[in-house]
Amino acid sequence: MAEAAEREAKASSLRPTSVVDGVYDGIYHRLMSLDIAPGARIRIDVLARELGVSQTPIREALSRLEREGLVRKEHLIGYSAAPQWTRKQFEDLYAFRLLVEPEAARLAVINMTPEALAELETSAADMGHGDPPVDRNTRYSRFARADAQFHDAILKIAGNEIIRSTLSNQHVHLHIFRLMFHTRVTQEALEEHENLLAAFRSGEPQAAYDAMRIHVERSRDRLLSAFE
Amino acid sequence: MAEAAEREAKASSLRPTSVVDGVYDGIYHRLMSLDIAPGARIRIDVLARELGVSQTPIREALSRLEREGLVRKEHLIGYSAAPQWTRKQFEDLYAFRLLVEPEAARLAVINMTPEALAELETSAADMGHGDPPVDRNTRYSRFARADAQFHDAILKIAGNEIIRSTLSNQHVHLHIFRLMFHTRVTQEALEEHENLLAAFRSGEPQAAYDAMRIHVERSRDRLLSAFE
DNA sequence: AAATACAATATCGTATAGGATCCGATATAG
DNA sequence: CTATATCGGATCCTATACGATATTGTATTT
Repeated sequence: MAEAAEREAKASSLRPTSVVDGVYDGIYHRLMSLDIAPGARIRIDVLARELGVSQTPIREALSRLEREGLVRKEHLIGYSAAPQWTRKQFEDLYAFRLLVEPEAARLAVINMTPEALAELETSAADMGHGDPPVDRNTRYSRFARADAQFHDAILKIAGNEIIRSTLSNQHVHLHIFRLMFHTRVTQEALEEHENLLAAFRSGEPQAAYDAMRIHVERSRDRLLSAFE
Repeated sequence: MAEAAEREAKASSLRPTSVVDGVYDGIYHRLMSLDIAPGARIRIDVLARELGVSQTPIREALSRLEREGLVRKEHLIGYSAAPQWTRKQFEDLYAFRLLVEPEAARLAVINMTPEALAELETSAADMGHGDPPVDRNTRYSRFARADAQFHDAILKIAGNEIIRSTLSNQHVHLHIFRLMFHTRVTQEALEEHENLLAAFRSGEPQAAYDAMRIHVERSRDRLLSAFE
């Protein structure tokens, strides 16, 4: 039984990690992988049985996800996965990104250190390692995750934690992934990331600003086809 | 007493509002009014007794508040109110506001309608009605709430819901209120709001942009004294 | 006298049970 | 044949109980 194994692990390794975190990650992964489709209902007891835990941590994890906009809750009806992005939501988010991310890139150049640049290079390099023969789902998923990590690394260097957490809470990469799922993944982003890195190496704030603006704009235009 | 009225309403009108929402508002109000001081521990069972409900809704409300950054949670230790803003957090947030809010004001002018402008005028007028002889706490609280509503109205007109929810989640007015509590409240903001309205009436996007930039900058400079 | 070890208490985290509400199916009336 | 009302099942929401862990106070030892 799952509970036995769970209890066994907890007793042996005595790690102080909470069950809620694990549940959160599990649901997040199911949303990301479209195992839970956009708009689909999420039944608490079903999840509790499948994950082998009680309903309380499920409820708490869903509450966090609701606050992040990934699931919706209707009182006395239940939870459901957030619907697919509308075109307006998409455009609003990209307008927001264009407002914030180029400036963050500019700040990142100003605060750049050799170590930070090196870390950024490795982060970008991780996206190149395709490991192609995996299935399509995990391949896209890995791409989205690496892209998110790259952008987050830039924001971390920029130093403004408010901006960083704000963008992190938007879960851009998850929504993009849900849009991209039935489309073909493009490798153009890799090239644009390379342009970004070049700007960071040059140490010119305005160059980074422009490179990021172009990158976000092109990302927007690429994904816009999903709404036709 | 508020709790009695709460229970009365629940028993008589049997409205389908959830207990969690009421608990959330209650805790929020206690944080706002400094009844729960920054950094103070928040004991679940104490709250459950005081609010007359079980621990489960308390837990869920605290989970939402944690996601909004208003309370912190340490595993196997408990919840506590978020500490007072550090100077860095303050500066980061105002840098973010300066990045976003002037642009939002510009957008608001572009999308402005006569009805929206009228609504904005009344919202601004609400801040003038001092009703002075109330105690200091509720007076500041009302000021902060009206200010938040005014800014939110502008963002609503601007039309970008991502930006709106993002700023709303920062709970700027609550944190400002916690800073202002031991300071004197200034009426300069009213004058700046009037300048903003003038810009909105003029219909010139750039004027609104500049007015909002000046307003946010001055707000920052006024509050900066709290860190000395 | 100070520091460490141990024990007791308090609090958190999780699980389970019961009450209330909503959704869907069936039967009946028009 | 359609529409409405009623009944049953399922699900959510709340409450309570139990086990695990951290904190605190006391006693003992150096």
